[in-house]
Amino acid sequence: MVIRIKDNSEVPIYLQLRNQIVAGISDGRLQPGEHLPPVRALAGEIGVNAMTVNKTYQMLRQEGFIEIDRRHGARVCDRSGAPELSPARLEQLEALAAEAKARGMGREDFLALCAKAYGEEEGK
Amino acid sequence: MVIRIKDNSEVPIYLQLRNQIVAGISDGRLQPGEHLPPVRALAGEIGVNAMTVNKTYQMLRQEGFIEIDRRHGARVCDRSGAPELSPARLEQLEALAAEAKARGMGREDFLALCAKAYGEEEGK
DNA sequence: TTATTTGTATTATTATATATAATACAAGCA
DNA sequence: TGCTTGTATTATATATAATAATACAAATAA
Repeated sequence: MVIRIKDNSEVPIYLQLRNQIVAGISDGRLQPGEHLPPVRALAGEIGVNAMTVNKTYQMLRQEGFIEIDRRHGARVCDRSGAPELSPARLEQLEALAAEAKARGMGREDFLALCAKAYGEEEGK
Repeated sequence: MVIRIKDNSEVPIYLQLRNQIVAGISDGRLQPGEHLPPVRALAGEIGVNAMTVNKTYQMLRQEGFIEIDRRHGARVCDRSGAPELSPARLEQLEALAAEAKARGMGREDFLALCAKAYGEEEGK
């Protein structure tokens, strides 16, 4: 999977990396059970420190996206339980909606943006 | 307008404050032309440093939500131009949608969350 | 005119977050 | 036995976040 890090972004590297891996899971480029590259390999590939990649993996693990152990490395989890967003993510979504509304954007236009962001529903 | 700052939040104070003011504009508690409190007054009210509030005001000004000058203080702008979200916000929305999708959430469920976050369409 | 209020600039200090670097180690595997 | 795995450690550098104490220019109110 191709990773691209913006060096001048306000988003920290470990978060950019996390977001792109989540995006990979969302669109099927990363399948449940599939292995992520070793921290050193991925760090070398994208030109960052290994501990930065490790931080990303720890975050993904804590969020339930991947499992990690020393034998197999890191691999994408099977989805379990009802799909839901964390309270922090919902708060983020509410802040986004409020901003759209504050800028005068109507409900339909906002939902159109959300639908576009979600993209096509491949798979299930 | 009532402001409430979470002292233990991961979201910086100046951002919490910014988000709540944007929320106030979005739901009509803050009307175009209305004045925000002076930085010192608001800082005292919520128990933070005046420069922190100033940072919030600067951010809101740069985002086009308020106007500031030394005579009148800070006041909410009239909306001008077509409503739209910045590229950074759209990127944030895409990351949120990707996360929902990665967790197995279907398009309709995600859009239902977005609709709920937007809330009722009072006013226009 | 004088005093006050406005946002803002300055300087200093503290704490935390981010990122890199160089190692080192335990555990599992070839 | 080596190699690879994630991880822990220590150090350093930079940036961000927040507070504190002043100070100043400009405009308003007394």
